[in-house]
Amino acid sequence: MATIYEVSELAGVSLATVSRVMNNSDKVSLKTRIKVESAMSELGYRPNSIAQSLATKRSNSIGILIPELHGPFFGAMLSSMEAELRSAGKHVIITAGHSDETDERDSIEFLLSRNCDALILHVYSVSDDYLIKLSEGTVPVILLNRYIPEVSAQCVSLDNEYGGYIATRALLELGHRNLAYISGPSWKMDSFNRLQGHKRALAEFDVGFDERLLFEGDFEEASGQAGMTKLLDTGLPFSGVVCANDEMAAGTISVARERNLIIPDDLSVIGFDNVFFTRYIHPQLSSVGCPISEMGKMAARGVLKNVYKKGELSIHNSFKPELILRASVGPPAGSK
Amino acid sequence: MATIYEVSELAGVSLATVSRVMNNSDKVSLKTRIKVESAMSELGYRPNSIAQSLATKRSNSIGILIPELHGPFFGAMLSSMEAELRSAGKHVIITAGHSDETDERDSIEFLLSRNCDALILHVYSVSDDYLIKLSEGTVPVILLNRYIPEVSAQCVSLDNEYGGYIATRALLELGHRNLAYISGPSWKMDSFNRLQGHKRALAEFDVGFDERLLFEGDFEEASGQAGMTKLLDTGLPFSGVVCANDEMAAGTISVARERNLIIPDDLSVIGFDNVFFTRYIHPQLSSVGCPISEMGKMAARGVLKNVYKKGELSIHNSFKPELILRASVGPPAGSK
DNA sequence: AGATAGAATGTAATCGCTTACATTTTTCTT
DNA sequence: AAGAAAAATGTAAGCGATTACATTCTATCT
Repeated sequence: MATIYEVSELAGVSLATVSRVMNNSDKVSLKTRIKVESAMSELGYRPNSIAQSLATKRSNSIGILIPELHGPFFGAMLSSMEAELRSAGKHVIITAGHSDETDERDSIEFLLSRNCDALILHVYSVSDDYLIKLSEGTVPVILLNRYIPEVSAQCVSLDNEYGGYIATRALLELGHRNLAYISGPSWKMDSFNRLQGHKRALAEFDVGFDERLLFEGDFEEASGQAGMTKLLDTGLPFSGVVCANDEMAAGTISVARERNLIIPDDLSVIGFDNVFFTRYIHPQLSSVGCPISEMGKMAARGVLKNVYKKGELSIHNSFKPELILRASVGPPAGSK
Repeated sequence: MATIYEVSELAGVSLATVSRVMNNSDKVSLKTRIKVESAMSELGYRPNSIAQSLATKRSNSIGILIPELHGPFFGAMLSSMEAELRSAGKHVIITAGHSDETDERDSIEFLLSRNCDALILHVYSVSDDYLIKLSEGTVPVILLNRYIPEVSAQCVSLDNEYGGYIATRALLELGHRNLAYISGPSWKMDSFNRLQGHKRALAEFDVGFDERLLFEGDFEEASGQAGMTKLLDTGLPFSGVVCANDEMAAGTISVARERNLIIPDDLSVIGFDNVFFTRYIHPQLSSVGCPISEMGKMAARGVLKNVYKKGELSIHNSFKPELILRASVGPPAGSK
């Protein structure tokens, strides 16, 4: 691969001049610019980005850490981030943290050692303190789906409490009074907050919260099945199940079907995230819609704005979910 | 961030010695190794990977180009590639080509300019010639889901023809004789080959292929709906639909349901890829299973083996799909 | 003890680019 | 047309590592 040196040789100019036309900066006369450019194409020259990075101390790469690379939620998020960053000429280095503290820390170390210009992190297990300390370092950090007051400006987050609230309120408004809840891991802030929202809605309707109708899953489909099975086994009556994400709602529905419960006549089910497969489920799953792509895009913009000084981009970093009603919910049996 | 220079200063040794302990190579006495290591941790030293890359001409990064970042198929593939490469200390730079020639070429250029040590490409639009030429360059290339005889050793591919064949044969064996087919874009080799397999199965059972029962979609759900609508509108009888992927099969099923067709009694439907949401569909979708994760893993291993000389890894690069039968297929009405 | 092989360490060039500063060329003024 | 200002170009010092080669130290042998 040709180097800048060979280009300068062929064009009969100095290294600096070649560099100048590359960074189409400053003052270079049209005549020499043309000379240089034709030398470049003659040699098939392509700048060595590693060398550029070393010289400029800018790698033009953004480190992204998300829990998983697969799954509908992260796929959509990644997709929008990559698109936004790519169109600004930056590239992404992606790693997975698996919601595990060691993996998350390792990944962050890894991204840092890779000289990323900024980090976009969607982490669960690493502590607030760690993140605050990290933010104080030289590499800018954006936190996705996590809110830490001390670094609020760098958080792009969703109002999970409100999401949990509207999901439950929707069922309450339809007349349901006995509701079960399948939660995510309680140590994950998003699932914790969703549950808080659920409780707030119940309180607002003067409905007591029954611990026995709460099951703590892990956001995977299987735990939705396990949860539903357990809930039915309690023998307690309930006419609706609120799930902390769509995967678990899918599991819930599959168990309901096995038990010959008709949805929504015998049981209403609502999920959370509104990922694309909700409409494949039969009956179509109601959910709480999150602007996933929008959030990814905003995280990317945050980076562009802060790191690369693209001042004109407008950003907002607090998102509210919205209710998406489909066939999986209806009034409780005997309510009309 | 501390540099190697400061470490050497603090430890009272030369740059070279520090470098030696970093690459824990060669001969450095235990005594100095300890001196250096403690200097490193005292300074919180982290090697600058950019500088390393420039010096070694190795970026330790693999460029990955896939059609889309979202979607179940690519998510699974990415996930397995990243895991395999990451565990070898390499990292991935991911871009999306959107099955568009310009985007694909740009992405390849981009990855090349990023000094990737190797490329894993899942491309559709770029020509064989271009890829062959690319393979002759200095950067090793692995082609995913594409088979080009001239560079067969670098292809990790799936026998799509066979997949199409077994899907159709399954329906034929159940007694179906009137089958519709919803294809992907005919210019994409994988959809072309799947269709070939379909035709081969028909021929084997002495069933004629009726052009009117062929619809060319684009692998998206909406085109499955459009296709099914069109097929029904022909008024021709058919008791089964073979779809070139699961998304289109999902679309097919949704239209069938609207038209009050019972699956599988009135109509059998089979998809392709066996992505995770097939089991969410009601009735559960039969499909042709591809070892997506395995293929991603093998592509990654191919890189590790060829580029980083990890000789011990075993690799195979030709995969056969397998039939996955679920509730969406059954014998044709009136066949028993 | 002196010679010598082998291990440990150091020196300095190099990777391909950017950029502050110096120098040369061009353009404009009067 | 001379001199000043402005524009274009060149020079050379980094950026932070690696590594061939040179040098120094240590241990062993006679």
